[in-house]
Amino acid sequence: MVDAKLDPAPADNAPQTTDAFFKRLGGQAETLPKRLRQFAEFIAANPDRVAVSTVAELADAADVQPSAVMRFCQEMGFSGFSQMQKLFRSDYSQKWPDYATRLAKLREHGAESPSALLAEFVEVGRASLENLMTNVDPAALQQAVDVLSRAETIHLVGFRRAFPVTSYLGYAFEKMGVPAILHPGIANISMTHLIRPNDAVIAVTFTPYSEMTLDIAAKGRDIGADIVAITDVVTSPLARLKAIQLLVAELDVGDFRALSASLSLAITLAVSVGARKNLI
Amino acid sequence: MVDAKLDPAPADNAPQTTDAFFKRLGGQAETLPKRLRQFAEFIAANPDRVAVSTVAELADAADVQPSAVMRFCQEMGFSGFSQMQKLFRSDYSQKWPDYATRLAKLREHGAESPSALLAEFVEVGRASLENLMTNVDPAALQQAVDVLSRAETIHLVGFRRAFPVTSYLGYAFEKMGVPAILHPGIANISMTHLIRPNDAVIAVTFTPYSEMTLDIAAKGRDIGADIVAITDVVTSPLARLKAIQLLVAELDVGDFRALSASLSLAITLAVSVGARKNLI
DNA sequence: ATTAAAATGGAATTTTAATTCCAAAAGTGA
DNA sequence: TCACTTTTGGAATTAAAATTCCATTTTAAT
Repeated sequence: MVDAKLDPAPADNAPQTTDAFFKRLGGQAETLPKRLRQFAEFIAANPDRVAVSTVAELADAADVQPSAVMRFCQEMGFSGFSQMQKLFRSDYSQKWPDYATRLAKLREHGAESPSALLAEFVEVGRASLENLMTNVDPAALQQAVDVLSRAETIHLVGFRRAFPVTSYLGYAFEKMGVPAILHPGIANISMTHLIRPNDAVIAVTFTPYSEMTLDIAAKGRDIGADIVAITDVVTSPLARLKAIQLLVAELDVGDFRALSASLSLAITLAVSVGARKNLI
Repeated sequence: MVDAKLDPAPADNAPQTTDAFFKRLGGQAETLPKRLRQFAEFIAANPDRVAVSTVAELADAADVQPSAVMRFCQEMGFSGFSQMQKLFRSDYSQKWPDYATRLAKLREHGAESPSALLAEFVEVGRASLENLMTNVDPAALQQAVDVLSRAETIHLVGFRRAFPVTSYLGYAFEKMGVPAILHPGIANISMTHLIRPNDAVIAVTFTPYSEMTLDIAAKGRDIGADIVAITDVVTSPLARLKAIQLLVAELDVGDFRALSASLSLAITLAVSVGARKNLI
């Protein structure tokens, strides 16, 4: 016996991408019997349901028997529904590919050209921006702008990888004449004594969270200042502070991230505050 | 006693929306035991996976036991994983509208709202990144990496709106152990005397060009150091210095620009240099 | 109208996944 | 250090879903 494959579908003529699937569906739909055609039309109209439904649910929604769904899947070249669903599920997660491992692999395979790396970073940046749009809560953003507009002075806190964000905020506020202090965080001196009750603090930190940022934010909260947090996940320690949270899911490349989304969010905040104060 | 219910929580206090779920998660994450916290962080970072994965898959991905996943779900108020997944699946279909639709939705929150502005910056950022990909000269990029890899010390020069770029480069180089000096540009003190013939200078400036950046770059050239320029157009004064030019056409929103492209280019440079020196 | 082939619905079976349970390990406070 | 509680990992159990099977109906051809 040359080939001792057991289960996993030997001569597989199943579509490998959803694109291929729909192409095949288009060509074959005409020739399918009634119920199968009926289900095909349902799938064409509701492709998003396949990944998150059971056979029974789909059958029900398309007003067809579960066995018809089975036959349909086989007709399309799959071993069964499970295999087809796997395709739709993987296609979904491909929306945000695993860049971390992809880049790790890239690195292993030796010196890739800088242009290739640039392409990766550009792609990551675009994905981050797209993600930002879907995930930012407009209400929280509005609230953040309200709070910052009311503040006497805005304190900008964020170090290391977050420092580009705070320094850009510092530049923007200074340019518009909004009173703001960029906490430098050098020599481990935290200038918390400058924070007053009517001030606001913009704290920016990502995993691994900077102790000093958390510390200054906490002190600010104690003093009575409002806290606006730009961070990565809800489990961030900043959540404790009853801060207004603006979440940015940005991808890491090793220890580096394309800050595109964070900076876009930050500059939006700054310009909105400036506009509110009629400074621009 | 009217109701002697023990554990299995029929009076359902499960979150009804993913928003509520994440809010609860944020509040509760602190108090969870280790493994449950570990899984909480995984979920916070990969919320999209819940809808399309099995308990075993998630457990595996989060490096946790399936039973821990179960306990987590119950801790969050669900009867079990299935109930929690149902919530995520109902959210799933709403994520499908495409980019254009979401952009429109973000905008319709009112022309002057922060969300609308964010939509602008996101779009501008994406356009800038696209532009970057097509306009960067791969040869120049390669040459820049060569030069920087050979340099004894890399000087980072860029102020005001360019400072986020140089400060991020400073962070990245420091992290990788590449000798680099971030010129602070405060109090108009330029530290040109630190530049030595075998060094390289990364000069970042956009219109209107910063005098100090041009000045330091020129001095560096006189001393004999290599100059890598990140700037916006070929007519930039940095061209005179026979610098290796990396052009970034970044778009503005009002007086501010989404630095997405510049930062992506910068981090690419940094990582490429690190890789060349086998530091990552 | 008759018969063979194709298609269908629904129940029976198999497979896979969710959930519970419990013994072992890790903490905690006296 | 020792009893006591909490947490953990993994096997055992239960529930649910996928898949197959087959009797019945429909369709098409003569």
